[in-house]
Amino acid sequence: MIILRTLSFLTMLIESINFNIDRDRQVLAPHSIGYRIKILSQLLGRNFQEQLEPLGLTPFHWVVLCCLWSEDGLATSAIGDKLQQVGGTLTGVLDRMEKRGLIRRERDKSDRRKVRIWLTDTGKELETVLPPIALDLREQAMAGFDEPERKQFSQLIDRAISNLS
Amino acid sequence: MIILRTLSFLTMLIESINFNIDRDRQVLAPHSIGYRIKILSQLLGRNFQEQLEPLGLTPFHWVVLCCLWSEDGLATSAIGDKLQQVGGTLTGVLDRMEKRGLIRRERDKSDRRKVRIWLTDTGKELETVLPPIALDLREQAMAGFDEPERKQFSQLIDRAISNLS
DNA sequence: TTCAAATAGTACGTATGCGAAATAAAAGCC
DNA sequence: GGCTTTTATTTCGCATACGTACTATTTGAA
Repeated sequence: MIILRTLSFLTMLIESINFNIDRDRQVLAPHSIGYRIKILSQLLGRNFQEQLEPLGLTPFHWVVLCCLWSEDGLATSAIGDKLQQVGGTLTGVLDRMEKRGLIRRERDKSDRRKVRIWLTDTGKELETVLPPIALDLREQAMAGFDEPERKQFSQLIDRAISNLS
Repeated sequence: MIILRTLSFLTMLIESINFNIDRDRQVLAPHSIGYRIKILSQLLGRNFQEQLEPLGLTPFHWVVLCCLWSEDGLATSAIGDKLQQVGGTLTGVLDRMEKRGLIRRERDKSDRRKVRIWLTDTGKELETVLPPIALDLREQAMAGFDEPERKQFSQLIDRAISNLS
């Protein structure tokens, strides 16, 4: 009887240890889901940066250009809304994009608080160059994903974003 | 006959436009999968930062502490490997963690190139405080996800990471 | 109409993040 | 043993990212 009780106790102990190891792996970095999402985001960023560097561009330049290709002359705040980025971040990026000759700043005539951002010819021409690079990167990241998996991945990401917004 | 041909042409035109719109939404930020992953990562970071700020900590402090809780006295490079972060990034973080009194640096006796990182008592004590905060955040992000969805989300993230590593 | 509140943008300080160069120590090779 | 190569870490310059504070402008309410 004592032996049985000891065995039972040991079994419980081992189960408890395994349970804690599993729980820790799920919550604690670097195995937590949150940290792995961050790593995925970082890997995409590093890879994209590498491709854009020869062109003198950064991933942030790309996303601002995307906004302007779909609608030129957006205000700084409108770009911030689309990209879900705070204004302070954008100012520096727009500074560098202006210096790089991608965009042009212009005060709105009717509301002089606003600064409208316009593409230069250089900025417009990149629309034929950059999308294929982005497409390649997406294909690399999603290699081996079939269509239902891609759709589900996309939907799960959107649901998580929505949970946190 | 001419009318039929015209209708057919118009239908093709509309389909072609819709196709391009769909393709652009998939590739171009801010609707691209890559940018949405980045946004999810940023939202998690902002939210976590907000919770940690009253404690004088940052999300990066958290992930370094996680490594040290599971194995104290790791070398800087070992932490970098676990977290997939480059050395240059870690130096600054460890500087601030040392100043904050969370860790202690010590040259390895047998290999004086290595710097071993040891938890202080303050760093050890946080193991009872921080994991519940991280758990809450994960639950918030995955609210409404059933168990199969969580598992699939986790696996899809790992496959994408693996594709890019 | 005048002044308080709201809005748009910039400036600043701090904390990641990266790549490249510099430094120091250990390992390997002859 | 001396010399090159490799490894571990730091330093530096640049580019995000965030919150706060500040300026300029516009709107709205008394």
